[in-house]
Amino acid sequence: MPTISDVAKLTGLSKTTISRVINNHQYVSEEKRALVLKAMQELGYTPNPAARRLRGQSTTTIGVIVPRIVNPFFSYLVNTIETAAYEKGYQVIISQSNEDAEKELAFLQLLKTKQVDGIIMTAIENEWSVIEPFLAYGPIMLCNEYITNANVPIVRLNQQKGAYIGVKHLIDRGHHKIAYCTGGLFAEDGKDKDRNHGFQKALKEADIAVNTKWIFLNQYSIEDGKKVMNQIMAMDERPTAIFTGSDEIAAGMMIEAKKHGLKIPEDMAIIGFDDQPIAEMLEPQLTTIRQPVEKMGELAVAILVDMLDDTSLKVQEHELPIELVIRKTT
Amino acid sequence: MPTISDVAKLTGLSKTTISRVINNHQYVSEEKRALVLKAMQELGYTPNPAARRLRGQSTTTIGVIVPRIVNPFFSYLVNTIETAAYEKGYQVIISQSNEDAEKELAFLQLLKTKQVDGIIMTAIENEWSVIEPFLAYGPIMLCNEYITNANVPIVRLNQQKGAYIGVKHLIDRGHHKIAYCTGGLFAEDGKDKDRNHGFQKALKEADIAVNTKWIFLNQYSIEDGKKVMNQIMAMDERPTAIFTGSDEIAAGMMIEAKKHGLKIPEDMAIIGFDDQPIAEMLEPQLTTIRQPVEKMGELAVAILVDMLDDTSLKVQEHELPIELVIRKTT
DNA sequence: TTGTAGGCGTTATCAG
DNA sequence: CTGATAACGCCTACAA
Repeated sequence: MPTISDVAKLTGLSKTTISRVINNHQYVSEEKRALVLKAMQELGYTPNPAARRLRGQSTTTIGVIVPRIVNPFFSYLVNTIETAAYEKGYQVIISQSNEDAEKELAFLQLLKTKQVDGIIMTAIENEWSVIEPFLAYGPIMLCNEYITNANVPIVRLNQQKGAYIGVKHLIDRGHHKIAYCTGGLFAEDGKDKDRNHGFQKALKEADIAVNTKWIFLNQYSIEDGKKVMNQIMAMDERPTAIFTGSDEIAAGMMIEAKKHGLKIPEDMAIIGFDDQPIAEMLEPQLTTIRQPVEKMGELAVAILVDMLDDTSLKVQEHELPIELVIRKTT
Repeated sequence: MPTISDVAKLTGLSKTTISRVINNHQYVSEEKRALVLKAMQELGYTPNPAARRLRGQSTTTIGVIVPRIVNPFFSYLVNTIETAAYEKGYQVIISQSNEDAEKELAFLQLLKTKQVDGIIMTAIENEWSVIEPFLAYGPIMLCNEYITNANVPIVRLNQQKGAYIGVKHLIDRGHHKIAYCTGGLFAEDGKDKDRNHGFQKALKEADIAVNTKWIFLNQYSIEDGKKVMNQIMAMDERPTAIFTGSDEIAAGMMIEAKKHGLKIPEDMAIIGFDDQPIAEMLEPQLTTIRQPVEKMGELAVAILVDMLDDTSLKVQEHELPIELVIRKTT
């Protein structure tokens, strides 16, 4: 690897001048600048980021933590983040937390050790009090995740509204017996609290009581969806509609419902969440809640980069619109 | 950030001793080791990776380049790579090439500048002669990608066999008019050459001539699949079966075929590639080629880490089995 | 078993 | 406009 010294030697100039050219400083004559550029080209010189970091420069790297990259919602989110970051000259380091608090913590070390300039968290596994101290080492922002009173930028979707419009739609279609799948524990302060509130609000407005038998906790995958549908089939009194936490769960339920000979939406209405590509591929096509993933990712990067450029920037919070996409399962 | 000097100061020892403790060197008395460990804990000390890199140490980071992370095949691959790497104490830096040679090149710089110890390429955009020089800076390996005479480890799937068994299956079902979608240009030495050969071999064995009107180039996405189906519908003479390059293309075709009132597989048999989760969700469920993505990712990481540990290791090449999953579209 | 000194590649400071 | 020098945090000969 050629170093700055090699370029200096080749051009007969000092390291300082080379550095000035690299960093586009003023006070370098055009003539020498050209000379340096040519020499760099010739040697195939690339600045050593490790040295720059050590010297206290920015790393032009941002870290992104996601729960599971195979979840299409997050792979699309990562996609936009990565692309937006690249356009701004940043690299992206990705880590999957796999819902593991320790792994999340290990990732935050990157900030402390200046491997990344800032971090975008799309999920949170640790208590906020554990994460907060890392703010001393660089900006952290929340994207798609949401903590009350955390003094960090947040870009998020209105999950409460998402659940509300979904459930309201089912009610408008005449359903009273509505099941509900959640990725959390249906607890008052859990990560699923916003959607829970939306769900409850819609029911309450229609004077429908919550039937706890029809609340399914900790549901995520296609497999989970299949299991839920089998549980429902075994019930004496079945719901006529179900609000799921994701298109994947909905897909699993639909596959299983067909095996049982159920007609959708006549025998069972189903509504997904995310509007992933599969929503259009299912038969019948899935009614679902669309989340503006692209916008969210782009906005997150824009905000983080702004904070990196100007550390005095005040904390912003954005809430992006969310909408119902009506197809054929409701 | 506390540094090694702070620890030295606090313990009253030298930096050298601290370093020895960090790196588990011999010749440190148990007593002092304990003292140092305690001090590190107290200060919340973490070694600065930038400094270590500069000093020429390993970065315990590996780079992975994928074409598009939103492609489930690659997000699953990245998932296993990331998980396997984490277990071995490595971080992963991910980049999407987006089929852009320049972006790929930018990523390879990470190796040159010692930001990553090694690189796993799951796709190649540049000529190999462009990539080869980077081998001087660290190991590069191919995973799912394949170059003849490149003296690097390769973990790959037998794409030729994959296409062969798929097309053969269609022929066995009585089809003679078989269309073919490829992600490449159907050229003799293109990236799609293996599958092309498999396709051609199967046809030849059955004495069927290739109809170039039914060869569709540069196909990738659901949208592409829709377009292809529309092109087929506009033809005077239509194929009765189609071998697609991915489950996504197959999905797009199926969606569109239904709009045209086509029955699958009676009017048109379709076979996918990858066995992604959607294959089971489609209606009817998709016959497809399964690729052992998990094994491939794990193996790639194992090999790369081995090479990192022992630079004299000889180059390995692995070919993983590939199989036909028969469902309802053929 | 422990410590001293020097250097990895870069950039900021200060001096011409 | 240009250059010499110190410093970032760490590791490793070499010395003790």
